[in-house]
Amino acid sequence: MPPAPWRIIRGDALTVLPTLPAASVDAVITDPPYNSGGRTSSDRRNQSALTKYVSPQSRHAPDAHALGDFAGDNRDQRSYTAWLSMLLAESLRVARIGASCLVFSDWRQLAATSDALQAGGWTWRGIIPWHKPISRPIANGFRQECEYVLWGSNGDPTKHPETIYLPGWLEGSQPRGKSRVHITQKPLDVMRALVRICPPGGHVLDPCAGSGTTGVAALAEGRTWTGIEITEHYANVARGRFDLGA
Amino acid sequence: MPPAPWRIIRGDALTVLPTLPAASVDAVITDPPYNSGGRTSSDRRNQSALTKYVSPQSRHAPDAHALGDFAGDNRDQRSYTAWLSMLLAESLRVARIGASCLVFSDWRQLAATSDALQAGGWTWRGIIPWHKPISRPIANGFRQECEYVLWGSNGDPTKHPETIYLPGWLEGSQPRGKSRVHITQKPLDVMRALVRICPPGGHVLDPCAGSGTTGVAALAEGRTWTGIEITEHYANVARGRFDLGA
DNA sequence: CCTCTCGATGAATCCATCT
DNA sequence: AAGATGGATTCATCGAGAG
Repeated sequence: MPPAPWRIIRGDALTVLPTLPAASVDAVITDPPYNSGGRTSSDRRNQSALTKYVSPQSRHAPDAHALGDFAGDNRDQRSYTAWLSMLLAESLRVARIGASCLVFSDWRQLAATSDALQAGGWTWRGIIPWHKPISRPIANGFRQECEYVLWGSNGDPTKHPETIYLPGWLEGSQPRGKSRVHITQKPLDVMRALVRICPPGGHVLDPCAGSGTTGVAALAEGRTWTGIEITEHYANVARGRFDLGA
Repeated sequence: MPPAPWRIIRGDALTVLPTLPAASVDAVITDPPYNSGGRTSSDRRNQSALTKYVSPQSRHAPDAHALGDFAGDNRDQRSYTAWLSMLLAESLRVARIGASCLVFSDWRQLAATSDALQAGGWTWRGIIPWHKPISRPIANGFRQECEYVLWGSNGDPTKHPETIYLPGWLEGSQPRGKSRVHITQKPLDVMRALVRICPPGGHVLDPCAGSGTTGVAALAEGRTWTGIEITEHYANVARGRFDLGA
């Protein structure tokens, strides 16, 4: 029997990563909690992600969606850089030479995330903006309608058996309705474009798996996947998405 | 006779800015030399901007455009941060309370530019990606097809008399053919969207004016403009664009 | 089946009020 | 007085339901 194409490990990434074998994955693709949002530094540290990122009318609506909260979104910026640097350094150990690393960030944490990527030992190779057409306007200012994917590599990136050319920007709206299972869920099309940086048949690691969209995308594109997720709730949600698909 | 709606001062920004009166402009919008490009730090420091940013076939074509070189593109990253911090700090002095500052950057210098913006005393407010549809694909990787505009403000941004809502994502190709007068010239539509952050009738300052597209956009949108340009060549090019329009 | 209208929403930000 | 809190604001997009 071949090894399962996907696997979810429930636990803290900084604890689980050291247990994985060195040089065993072909790409690291993850969406860490941004530790941003909120109005004051106190909000960022003390409020839950649900309160920070979901609008009051959604939370209080009669048919409010029952989305779980997520963990690890209460660090100040210095701790965020330190935590993410450690996570990415551990991920580098697990990555093969030539592997790519993709990390999501919002505009506030972009500089800190690029510091962490390089502090973790990855070579910085670029930024892929993700444009979200649904976003609030800002009075007398520029709408904040993008998030950013930072691209790094472990040495020179691996050449694919058949050369591919990937887009330099992505567009997509967050899933709505019953397909929405996470507060900050990424669109499947966006993740499918990103996992293609991993050579076909390769193995993708996501240390902050959430509801597992990276894994769904990886399998859809013919890659295999390991996810690490800290909350029991989302680890179960992710398992459910694969079991349904299988 | 009313004061001229535009003015170009030939000189080094760090020398000229201290001669301008404090709190006299409503927006600072500029595209500094990125000091980026090239694969090695040696390439970045020793090649000319023309060699780094214009492809060999364009430079050597029979009808090669007679683009001037530009100055100040040979700093290493640490010096770039220091230089830009000083330039932006001097610009802050010249800016009124509530003024906005917009600075172009490529992906390599984005973190350094956000550091310089904040070191210069501006409050960081966001990033507006500019998508350039014409760009080179990358084998086995993500195309780099965006540049970035960093947005800062001097305290809380001024409220416009009539509230405006500006886009968080810009699209436009660099001018080609005879309308192209500068190596890194920005599209007029992109600059017109950006100058609207300055309240109508207000005054825009560009300390690295180049061929003066910011000024052309400012006048088109009903703002006035002061540009500072270090090279005699581009100061003259810019003057020519206004004289033609007048 | 396709088009149209209606309504809900967003990793947000602003502002007056309160502690 | 600085920091925390609750409620209001905005529009492009998209899903649902009607015609």
